[in-house]
Formats: sequence, C-alpha cells, structure tokens
Amino acid sequence: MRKAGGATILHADLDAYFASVEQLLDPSLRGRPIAVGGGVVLAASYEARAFGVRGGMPGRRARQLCPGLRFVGGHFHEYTRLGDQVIGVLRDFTPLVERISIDEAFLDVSGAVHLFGAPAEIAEAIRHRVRAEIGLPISVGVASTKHLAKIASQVAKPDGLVVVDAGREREFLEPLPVGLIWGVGPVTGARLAGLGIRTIGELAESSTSFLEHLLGKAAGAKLSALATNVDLRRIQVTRRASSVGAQAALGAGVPTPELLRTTLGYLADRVAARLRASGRGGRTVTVRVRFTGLRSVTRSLTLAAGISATLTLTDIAVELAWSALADHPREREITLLAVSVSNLVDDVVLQLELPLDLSDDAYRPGTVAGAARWRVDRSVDAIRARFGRDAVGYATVALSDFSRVPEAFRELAERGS
DNA sequence: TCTGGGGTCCTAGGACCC
DNA sequence: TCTGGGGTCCTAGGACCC
Repeated sequence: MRKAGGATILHADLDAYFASVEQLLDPSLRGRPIAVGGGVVLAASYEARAFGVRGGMPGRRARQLCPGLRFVGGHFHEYTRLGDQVIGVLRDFTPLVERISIDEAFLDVSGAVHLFGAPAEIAEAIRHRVRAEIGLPISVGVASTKHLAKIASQVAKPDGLVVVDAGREREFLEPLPVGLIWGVGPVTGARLAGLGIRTIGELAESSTSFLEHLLGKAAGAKLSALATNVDLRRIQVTRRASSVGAQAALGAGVPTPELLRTTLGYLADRVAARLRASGRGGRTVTVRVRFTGLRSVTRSLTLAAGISATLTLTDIAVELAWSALADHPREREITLLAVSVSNLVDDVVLQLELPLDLSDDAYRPGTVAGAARWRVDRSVDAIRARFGRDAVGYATVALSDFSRVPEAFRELAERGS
C-alpha cells in the first residue's frame, strides 16, 4: 500500500454548477433562490439550498420548502461549453487532470510546483482565474490523496479553499460527519448511526474486520483505508466508460408491444450509435423495467461477441423486457424503461470478419443478417454526421418523441454530469 | 405535473470446469 | 461412485455518485 506523500492532489469542484451558470447568464437571478429543472430539481442555487432545496428533489416538494423559488430552463449547451472552459484553465497548470464529471476534476500538481508555486498557491490561482475569466465560483480542496482532497473541497464550499497539510489528516477528518466520505450515502450512514458512529473519528476507532462484517468486504476496507489515510488511486488522465446506457421515464403506461418496441427502439438507437462512434461493441445487454412505486427489475443477457447494431440491440432488449414483465404479471403499468450495454469490447468491425454461422439467428454478430444491419447503421451514422440526428432513422423511432427532458440534457448527461 | 438521465462498483448465488 | 476445493463467468439486485 502506498502511503500518501505531500499534499499535492487538488480537487476542484464548481459550486451549484447549473444554477451558477444560470445566474451568470441572467444577472437578475443572482442572489435569488433558483432551481434548474421542473418536475425534478437538477440543481439548486445556494440561496435555494438555504431553504432545504436539494438536487434530485421533486419540483413540487422544492416549491413547498421555498415558496419564492424560481425555476429556470436549463442552458445545457452552455453548461458543456463553460465546463470545458474551466477544465482548460486547470490544464494550464498541469496535464495531470482527471475529469470526473462536467463540473469537477482532480489534479496532481506535484510536477507543477516549480513553475507555479505551492499547491495552495496553485489552488488560489485556479479559483481566481475561473472567477475572473469565466465568472463562476469554484471550490478547491488540497490534500495528499484524492479521497481527502475531495472531502476538503466539500468542506471548502461554497467558493472556498481548504488545504489539509501532510501529517494533519487525522486531525482534519476526526470531527467531520461520515456522510462526507465518498461512498457513504443514506443507507450506510443510517447503519453507522445505528451503531453510534457519526463522525469519521468514531469510524476510525472501529476495526477493519468489524466494518467489513457490517458493510461488506470492499466498503469496510475502503473506510478503514480512508481513516488511516491510505489511498492507492492515482490521477487517471484518460478513462473509458465500461458501460453505455439510456433510459426514458414514461409516466405510467400499460406495456403494449407497440410501447415496448418504440421506446426500446429509441433507447437502443441512442446506445448503439454511441457504441459505433467509439468503435466498440458490448457483450452484455441489460434492460431495466420500473413499475409504479419505483420498484424495478432487470434482465440481462451475455453474448459470445460484442454487438453495436441498432436493430440487433432492439430485438434483444424487447425480449428481455418481455421476460421481466412475464415474471411480474401483477404489475399493470410501467414507468420507465432502460437499456444498458456492458462488457465492452474493441474493434467491432471484426464482427464482419467472424465466420458466418447461418444456423444462428439475427442476434448474433457474424451472421449475414447481423453484418447487414451493422452496415446499414454505419450509413445512418454517416448521414446523421452530415445532416443531424433527425435526418434519418428507423421509422417508428424517428417519429417518436420521448423527450421528457430536452435532447441537450441527454447529451450533457452522456458526458457525465 | 408525485422522482432526470447517465454512470460505477459491490454482493451473492448458481453454473460450469478442472 | 462418492466427495471436495478453487476459479471464472453470468445474473439480479442494490448503494451510491454527479
């Protein structure tokens, strides 16, 4: 295990990002409680948070908590553009930038101190430039490990800087609530609280074996490692997704063959197009069906080779969805469908070169049907690249509108929000 | 107008192979 | 024929994060 060295890891995190962008774009919103979203709160300004409004909260509940709350439409393209600009500022200080979402990133500045000064000075310079050049508040945590830097940036919010000097980690962590630890959510938090463990200091007093027994091997070991400030994770400049998915909330609807085919066709199209664009295919297809009451089930299937053809993915998704429905005959309505592909493999083009197996069905790559579908998809991709996403598609899919959220929001989320 | 949409990681049980 | 252990893969579910 690597024991952390000096405090050279930074975690930079834009404050209330979507809401801050809206306040930047429209000065009349500054200093006021606002929320981005509608049916559900995607982001809340700090003025709104003072009333208890939180991201992920139903819009109606948010209005109850904060009667003066102003909902504003999301400028999703602006979130993407400004987020990229902020990352550009970070890269001026070091190439060792690991972006983990649209609005936050880790930096390793150990090689940058000769040029730009101590990590704390770099952090201040970043905050100043992001404020002056882009107009957004950003908080930064500085520490010896990623995990600690992330906690420090949370403590720094809003619009602050917190440096945890090497050697003083324990003292910093001790009074903080366990919920600040990445991976401790409501369930784990409640379980720990049930044992009288509320602060990280109290957590640190518990033995590894006790935590493993309580929370599972991985979570227990992780919490233990944090308490002793051991963090193996280094900055990863490039990361590749290990799964690609899409989902659509439906309101409540009776699952007819038409509804399933159309919705899953739309979702499969989104997923397959992204796979093809990255030159990959997926071996495991997972479908999630959510019933009323937020109860959901999944069904998955693993193939011998990766697929990325829209119709092939659609066929499999439809079969899996019916299988899930068949196992829950008492559920009359569904509220969401999701398609996800994992077990990703490179060089999908190879599926055209696999030996043909005429006895197989169209599901399998390497078949005549599978290869033909893939070629059609590539043509569709090329047309869309020139004329836009709506220029061409499968009839039932192109005619459908599943946008309970704007297309721009889906695109934003694909990049990680 | 009663919960977006996109991800990661972990666990447990069972099949299957050696 | 009975008994056994270890490893890998697949499936389903769940917690958590932004």
